[in-house]
Amino acid sequence: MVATIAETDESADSEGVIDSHKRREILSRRPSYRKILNELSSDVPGVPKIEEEKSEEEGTPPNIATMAVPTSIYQTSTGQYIAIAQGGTIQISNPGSDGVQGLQALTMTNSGAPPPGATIVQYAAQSADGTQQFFVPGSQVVVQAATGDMPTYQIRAPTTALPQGVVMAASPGSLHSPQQLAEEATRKRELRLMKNREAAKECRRRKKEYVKCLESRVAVLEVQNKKLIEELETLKDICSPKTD
DNA sequence: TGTCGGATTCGTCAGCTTTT
DNA sequence: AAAAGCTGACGAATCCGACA
Repeated sequence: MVATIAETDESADSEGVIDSHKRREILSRRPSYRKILNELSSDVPGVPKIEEEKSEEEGTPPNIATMAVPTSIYQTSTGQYIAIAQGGTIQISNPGSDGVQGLQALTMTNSGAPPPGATIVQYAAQSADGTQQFFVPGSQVVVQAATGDMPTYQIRAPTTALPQGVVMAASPGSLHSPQQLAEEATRKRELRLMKNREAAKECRRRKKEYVKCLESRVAVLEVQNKKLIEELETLKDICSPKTD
């Protein structure tokens, strides 16, 4: 795969920037989902904490086909059961399904032994009609591709033979020419984008988990409310018996 | 079958928070 | 204080159901 990137994003049009600034000034920032959920969990037993990420799953090989043992089970307002298992697997089962039947597993894992400096993101969606997997290698190589008015860069697979004259990953201390500096800046940018990409995925996963926990809380509170109303009615009947 | 509109997903940017 | 991390917002791409 060869993708061409033109360096245009540094010169964002000022009008849009001003608009977004105004918009963001209005917005107030909220604490992270992890923080909110962990605060919730300290208040309410039964609300699981979002665990700190453990690096590389610590000895457990990623086994997508196996069923994770649920550590927390919730029922949503729509009647679905949600099980959050160790390792971050979220399992959703529909009512009426027994055990494994009707169970979906969503797993975000890191590979057990990635190559040095590379991150492998594995997304598996397991359902009745089979399993899909996407592997995203993070060790792509960005090289300066063409000369001209605007520098362009190519993203290449690591196995791709590099064009002549391309210098890979020079350490900052050994940079001399403007071209090397540009390559280093591009490399840093790609690294930053890659990290942010992964962070965004993780953030969205946490957000979904947070929403599910809120839904489960709603379900629990609805049941509690119903019971309290029934109890109140019972007490009313006891305290004021009908005089027929 | 084409298309329209709403929903969802993803990558990116920007700005804030947390960590070092 | 700087670096790293987190997350709301945005736009583009894609999916999917409804409709003519």
